[in-house]
Amino acid sequence: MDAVDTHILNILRDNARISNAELARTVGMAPSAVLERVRKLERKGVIERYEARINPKEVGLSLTAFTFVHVEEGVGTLDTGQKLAALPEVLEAHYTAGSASYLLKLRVSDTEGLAQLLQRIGRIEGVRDTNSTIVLRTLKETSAPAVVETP
Amino acid sequence: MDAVDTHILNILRDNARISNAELARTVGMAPSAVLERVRKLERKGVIERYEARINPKEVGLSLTAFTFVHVEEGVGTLDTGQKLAALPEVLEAHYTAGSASYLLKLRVSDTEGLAQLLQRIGRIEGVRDTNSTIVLRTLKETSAPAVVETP
DNA sequence: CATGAAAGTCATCACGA
DNA sequence: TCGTGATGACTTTCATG
Repeated sequence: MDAVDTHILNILRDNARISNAELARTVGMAPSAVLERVRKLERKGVIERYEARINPKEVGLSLTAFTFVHVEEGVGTLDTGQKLAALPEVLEAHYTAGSASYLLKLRVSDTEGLAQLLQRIGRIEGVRDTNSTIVLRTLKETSAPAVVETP
Repeated sequence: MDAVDTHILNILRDNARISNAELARTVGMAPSAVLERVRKLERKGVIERYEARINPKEVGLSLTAFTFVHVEEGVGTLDTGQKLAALPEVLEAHYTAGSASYLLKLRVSDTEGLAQLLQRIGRIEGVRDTNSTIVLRTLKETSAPAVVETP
């Protein structure tokens, strides 16, 4: 992980569909050398995947919410998390510190969709209660900050 | 937005670096036609951008936290949000319902990094207090669910 | 690790249906 | 909107510094 690698990461982070040739020109190296670095970053798991960001409103998902899910502590806690994560409306599922809880990021069509989803969540085994925060406006939404060299 | 468009979106959502030729083969159309559809989806803003997902731990960001920031209500509320969103450690900034607050998704190196960031946040004009939840384990982290046809 | 050459593949455009 | 065909650019591999 040298300066060239971080440069490559920062470019791909913002523009995953750039051609390898242009990427090479930008970092000032031969395309073959750059391709090898990218492959290595992929193999090492530094680059997890390439994804297109889709405007949620354009595909009928106008409502974003964050929901804390309080689960009964014990053996089944992780199972409950897996079931929560398996729901398509759940974009993110984090197991958090504090009283055995999950924090979910949800995307649904509207408040009616949220109500139905919360009902479904409430019926999952191990779920005690939920506490939702509705997003009124999103000011920033990225997946990673600029990469800095880490020796 | 027909079935072909949603098919294209679902493919690019999971693999933004697929070649247009292969994309065309997958959806069963000529490359030129598919390219035109993709360009149109980009122009309409349905596809916002293409990004590489970088493993945060591999670049020295091992700690994820969600932080509610309580701000003083009034004229400067939005300004405060902009300042919060401008911090590189802030991956997401959402203005939420409930007592004038922002919800931030943060990524830092460790608890020391979090402490320093919270101090910086606390000094931003208009910020009253913060309330953080630390992520112990992330079970799922995507940017969008499978796209379904929306007429 | 990087380069440069070579072969196959692809992006892109004009045109006709 | 779509498919075809042409062309220049690109990807990918490999032999070699």
